[in-house]
This record gives sequence, structure tokens and C-alpha cells, in this order.
Amino acid sequence: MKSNHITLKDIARILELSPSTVSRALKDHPDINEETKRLVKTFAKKVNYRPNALALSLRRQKTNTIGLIIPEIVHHFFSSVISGIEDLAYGEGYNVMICQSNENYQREVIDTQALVDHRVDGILVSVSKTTKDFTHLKRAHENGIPMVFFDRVCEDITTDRVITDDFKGAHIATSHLIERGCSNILHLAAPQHLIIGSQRAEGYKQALKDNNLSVKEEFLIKCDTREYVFSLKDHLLKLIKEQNIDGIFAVNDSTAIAAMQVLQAAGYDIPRQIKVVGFGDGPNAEIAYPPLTTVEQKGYETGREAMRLLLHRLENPDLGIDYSTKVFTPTLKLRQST
Amino acid sequence: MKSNHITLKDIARILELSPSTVSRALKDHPDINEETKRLVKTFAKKVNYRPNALALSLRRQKTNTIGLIIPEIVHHFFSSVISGIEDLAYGEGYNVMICQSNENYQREVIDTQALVDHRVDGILVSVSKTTKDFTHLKRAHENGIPMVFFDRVCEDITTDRVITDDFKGAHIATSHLIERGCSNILHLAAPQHLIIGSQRAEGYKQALKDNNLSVKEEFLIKCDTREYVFSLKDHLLKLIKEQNIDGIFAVNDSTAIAAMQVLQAAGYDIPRQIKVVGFGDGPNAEIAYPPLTTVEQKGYETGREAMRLLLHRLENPDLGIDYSTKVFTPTLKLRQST
DNA sequence: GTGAAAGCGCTAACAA
DNA sequence: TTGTTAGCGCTTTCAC
Repeated sequence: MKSNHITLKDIARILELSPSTVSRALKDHPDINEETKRLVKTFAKKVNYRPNALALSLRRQKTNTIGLIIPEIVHHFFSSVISGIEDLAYGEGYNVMICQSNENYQREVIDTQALVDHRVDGILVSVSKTTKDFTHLKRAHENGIPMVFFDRVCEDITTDRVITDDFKGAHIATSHLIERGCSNILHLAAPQHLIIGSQRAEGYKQALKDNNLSVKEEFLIKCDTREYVFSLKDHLLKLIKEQNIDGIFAVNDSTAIAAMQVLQAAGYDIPRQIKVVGFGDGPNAEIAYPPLTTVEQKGYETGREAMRLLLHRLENPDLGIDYSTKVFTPTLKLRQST
Repeated sequence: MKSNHITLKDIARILELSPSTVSRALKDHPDINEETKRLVKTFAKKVNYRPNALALSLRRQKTNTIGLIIPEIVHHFFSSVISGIEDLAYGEGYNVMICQSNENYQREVIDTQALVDHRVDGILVSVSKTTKDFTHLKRAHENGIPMVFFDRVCEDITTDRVITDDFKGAHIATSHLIERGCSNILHLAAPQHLIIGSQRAEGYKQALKDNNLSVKEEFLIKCDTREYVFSLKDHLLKLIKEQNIDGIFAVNDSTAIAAMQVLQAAGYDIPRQIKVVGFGDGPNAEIAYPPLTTVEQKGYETGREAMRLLLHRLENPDLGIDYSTKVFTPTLKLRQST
């Protein structure tokens, strides 16, 4: 029972026809005899013939495959993005080659390489947290591979982009805390070299300024994972107590939820004593106790739009440098943590 | 700036050498002049030459790609499986082509087709909930493509398998509830045509019998998603009240957590009045209120082991029908919901 | 030490 | 209406 894929040539030999006739018969070429067509098609179906996609791609110089480089599939936002991409891609006859960089620069470089090697028709990418050098992506782009960045973009490469208005999202979240009466607001932030990190921090700062609250650098803490929260626990609790913190805006939901758990364990009542807002609105937000008020980020739509832009470019190869940026404006999802 | 991948032939032409010489030079063939080698290699590096993986695969009759068919990436268990698979695959020079069936039979058929078309060297698969006909997989398997089932297996196809001892896991969970004093235990179950569904139900029943508790069919409710819980809310609350339910064993964590939320909203105290156990131990379990006692299922290890079995088979094509089944025995993760 | 030629599976221009 | 040929990018046998 070894690998025995039947080829077009096999069919030709058995049916005593030429490969080209078989090829044409299978794709209903007008000047093939109806009789022959029927013969070929029936036989092909019977032996379950499937054309070799590799050979096709090589021939056509088109793989009908698009590459996706994504930081971590476990995050709900990213897995929603994948669904958005796939749903559109499938409908258009494209396959998606998913690579998980695991937030690891080295892996991202290898992934890019692999996609280029496989001659994908285009690449969708959200860069890893640890990526600071973009030559691997630049090279692929200069090589002529259409590329669309989503969520975590690289500003050095001019191309299509799909982003969330992180500044606005953070501004909304922080303003909401202020409206609810908070005046000493902590921000648990992502690394500032990531645009989403700095934009969310800027939105937070601007909201404070707009409400005549002072911006204190020590209120902006680099801490963007659940684990990070637990490792900074003592520092956070000390700061919260000494500075009378009454609101926290975290750069993502799991950080926000971990913060709530640490605070509750220390005896704080949420939202009475401290109010918390997250960012993302994954399923965790509903499960958290209390359910988390958070900024709703549209993963599925982001993926879909990124794929749409890429398809548009693939179908119009002469678009040139007419790049577009799609911005999703997030909204606040009110729950009981504020 | 159009697609301009440089080929081996291009290099040969520019360097005024034959393609074969360039090919050999690049792979350090012994009888190529050192001088020539240096020349070729330097030039190849300079122009960033990358061999076309498609051409290579076609030539070698091996793609070094394995296909993965997975129900839903959003579930933590499955995304962990992916990581386990990828980590091993990468190390061995394999790429993974991930297809998400979305629990949809039609999609699973198309995915299988696509993987066969791409001539993947092997397939790892966990079947969708809605799949009842397995001909698509059978055909691929009979075509000689090595296949490993994980978690949700198909019993009709004899091949390598990686599974969790679902019976045991359910038995442990239910016994734990009984030990904690529960005597009227509900089971929120997965569809019974899925082996994991029936095995977990059987484990639940057996635990009841082993403890001289009666098995009531109306205590076994088909309900395996968060949404399902909310739609059955009234029925569940009625049943719980009328039958004095004091324990719930749910087939997965999100169902368990949703049940806790419904119960709490109805005024029940967990774990005092009703104790709840889940299955899976994803990150939700820690976030839930109260944190969820659950059966720990090893996603990463499952993926890794499935990939290991597949690699073993790829490297030993003459293994024949010497199939193996790896069973992971789950353990109980104690938290505050029981 | 290097090159010519054939072939992996497929298609399409050109011939018949 | 069907067949022949060449070629997509690569490797490898055989010849020189």
C-alpha cells in the first residue's frame, strides 16, 4: 500500500491517448470529441485522479497559495484573524500556508524564507514582538511578493495595511475610566517598539491630558502577559497602594484579568475600589470575574480585510504603489469591571 | 517591482556555466573545482538565490510537507497540539500545512483533497464533530498517504493514533465529585457518535456504578458548548432544582464555566451547593470564578507524539501494518470549583 | 572537472 | 479531432 498517485500520463497510456488529449478532455476543451471526453472523465473519476498541484503551480508560475505569518495562534484575536482570512481565501480558490512565529524573530525569518521558497503568491504578516530588523520581509517584498501587514505593521515597508486605531481604542478606554471617576490610572503596556504598544500608550496619555490629569511615567508599566503580572505582583501592589491607584488600563485582556485576580487576592474589590479595562474582547472577557470591560477588536474582519486587499492586488498586478491602509475603529464593550 | 525569482538556470547563464555545474557547486559536490564552487556560492548568496521548493518536490517526489486537519484553532487544546506538531516538524525539516475544518464535514473533505493534491508526505487529523462518513480519509489512506489520528479518531481506519484515555479522565472527574459528597451528578456531554463523547459518558456512568449510584439517562445531556448551555438554560435550571443536582461534570472547560455562570446568576453558590468539573485545562480554567477543577489534557504532547509517529513512519516506509496507539492518561487538576 | 540530456506532472503552441 | 514538442526549475546519469 505505497504512495501510488495516478498521473495524467498514466491515464493516457492506459486509454491509449496522448497526455494532451487527456488534459484537454478533463478541462472540457471545445475541440475534443464528446465520446473521448466521456471516456476520459469517467475513467479519471473511477481511478480518483487528482492533478498534482505542484506540477500545476510550476507550470502556471502561480501557486494559488498565500502565506500567513502570525505571532501566536493561541491568542483569540489571531485565531479569529485566521478564520477571516481562510473563509475568503477558500472561496477564491486559494490555500493558506500558516506559519506561527511564536513571537520569535529567528522563527519569523525562517518562516518568511519557507514561504518564499514555496513561491506563495502573496504574504500576510503580523510581526513578532521580538522583531526589530525587517530585512527578511523587505527582501521578500522587493522580490516582488505582494504583502499585507495587519495589526502589527512594519513602518519601513510601504504596502497595504490593516490596523486597529489603537490610539483611539486606548483613548476611549482611558476616558471611560476617568468618566467613572478614576484619577490615578495605571497602564500595563506592551513593548514600546511595537506600534500597537506605543499607540495604545499614547492614547492613554492623551486621554489623561484631555482631562487635565497629569501623566506620570511610573504609571506606565511594561507588562503585557498574565505571567508578567504575577512576576511583578509585589511591585504592582506596592505602587497601587502607595499611589492610590483607582483604575487600570491593560494592553490586552489576559493582562487585565490577571491584574484583577492579583488585586482580588490582595483584598481589593473590583470595580468598587479599582476599575479595570482590557483590550481585545476575546472569550476570556466574558468568563472573567467580574466580566471585563474591554475594547472590542475585530479579528475576523481584520483577517478578511487583509485577505481582500491581497486578493485585489493579485488580481490587479499593475496597481503599483497605490497602497491602501484600512483602519478599524474599535468600540468599548461595557461589562462589570468598571 | 514584479515577481522576479532568480533560478539556477539564470545563474548558470550569467556565470557561463551549465545548470548542472551550478547545482553541484551549490551542494558541495566533490568533483567540482573549489574555485568554481566559491564563485557560484558567492554569486548565489549575492543575488539571494533560493531553490524553488515546488521544483524540488516534483523532482524528489517528496514535498517535506505534512498536512494537518484540525477542527477549530480557537480551542486551546488544538492550538497547543499545533505547537507540539510544529516544534518537532521544524526541527526535522518539515513544513506543516494547516487546514481548519471548522467542525464542518464538507470543509474537511475539501481540506483532505487539497492536502492530497499538494502531495503532502503524511496527514495528521482530528475529525470534525459533523463527520460521519470517512471515505475521504479512507481514500487518502488507501492512496498510500501515511496518516495519524489524534484525539478524535476514526475507528474504521487502522493506523497510528494518539488519544487521551477519555474513559479514565471522566471516571476520575466523576469519582472526585462523589468523593466530595455529590450524589446527583449531571453530565453535559459531547455528541455520542464521537468517541471522545461516548468514552467520557461511559467513564461518568462507570464511576457512578462503581460507587453504587444509579445512572439516570436524563442526567446525561447533550450540551458541549458555551452557547448550548445558554440556550438550554431554563431546562438545566429546572432539572437541577427538581432533581437536587449537586454536581456537574462537563465534557469541556468552556461548557463547565458557562454552566457555573448560569448557576451563579440563578443564585447558586459554587462549590458549596453545586460542584463543577471540566475537561481540558485550558487557560480559561484559571480565569474562571471560582477557578475550575478540571481534567488536564496534554495538547502539546499529543501533537508532538502524533508528529513523532508520523515521522517514524516516513523514515521507515516498510513498517507496514505495524500500527501503534499512544494513550495519554489524564490527571485531575484541583481548583476551587469542587 | 564540466556539460548534455532526460524526466518529475502538467499545459499550450504548433503540426498534422 | 488528436498528437508532438517544449518548457516550468531542478537533479542526476551518462558522456567527454
